[in-house]
Amino acid sequence: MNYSRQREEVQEQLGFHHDHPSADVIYSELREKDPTISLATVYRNLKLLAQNGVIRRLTFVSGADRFEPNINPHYHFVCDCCGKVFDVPMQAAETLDEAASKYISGKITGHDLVFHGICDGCNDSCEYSA
Amino acid sequence: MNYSRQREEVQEQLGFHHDHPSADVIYSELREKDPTISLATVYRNLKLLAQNGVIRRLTFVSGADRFEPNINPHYHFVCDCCGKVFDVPMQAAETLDEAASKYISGKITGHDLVFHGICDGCNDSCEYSA
DNA sequence: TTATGTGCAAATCATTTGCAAGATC
DNA sequence: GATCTTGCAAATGATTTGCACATAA
Repeated sequence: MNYSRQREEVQEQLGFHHDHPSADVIYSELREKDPTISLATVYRNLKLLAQNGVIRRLTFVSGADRFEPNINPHYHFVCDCCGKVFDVPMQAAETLDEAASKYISGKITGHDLVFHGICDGCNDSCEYSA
Repeated sequence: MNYSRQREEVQEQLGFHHDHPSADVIYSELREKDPTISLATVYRNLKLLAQNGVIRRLTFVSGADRFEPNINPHYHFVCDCCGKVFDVPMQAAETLDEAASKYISGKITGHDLVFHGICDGCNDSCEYSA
């Protein structure tokens, strides 16, 4: 990863945020300082920075949204290699909501817990993906 | 919500799955049984069923992916009304990965924990959204 | 017979990619 | 100078919407 002014700007601009902005927000803000930066560059650099572990992309799985018929509260395991999603039939940790409520000034209605890792099918034959 | 054959088909088809399919997968499968069903109908019904709590849509927040500069493991609170994302500075529950490993035949590298609810800004003035 | 749902095509978002020109090493 | 990065525009992918017709209540 060579140096680039634009990449530095993207990283710096994201650093100003505590509110988890989208690529488009970063782009609009940067346009004011650097009127020639392009949206593609912002996307490219956010992706690159996330792949290098410098920033974090928040998403459930990449690509299309997934659906499930089971509406009972339960947890999930996502394979970071193939993207498969598995149910985790462990008992819900009821105490988590209460523990979190001390840090949140709002009403908590529940939580989602998603484990990440590499599934058996993918084994070790898998580089780290976004 | 009136009855519709297509909606019933969508719900039934999703019910066959244990693997959290995307809208497009459901559509392709249904096309074989019902060659005239449209993708828009599948999307409309998945959305409607999820809004009515009959099925579940798995997503972090709807719309564009979000990014954050803080790569230290930490949890999040998502307001289901306005979509805002807040950091939750509570201590990570290390024991969760171990507890989950009993149910997963794969390698767990970590987890994401996302609390849902209504933030102070939105208060109660907010209907349930997708 | 009114409200609701469907199929199709077009529209809208989110994100990526090809390519020629510019920056970095 | 070889390689990496950019900007632009076009391409792709995911999802929604307008509209005329069909179906349910």
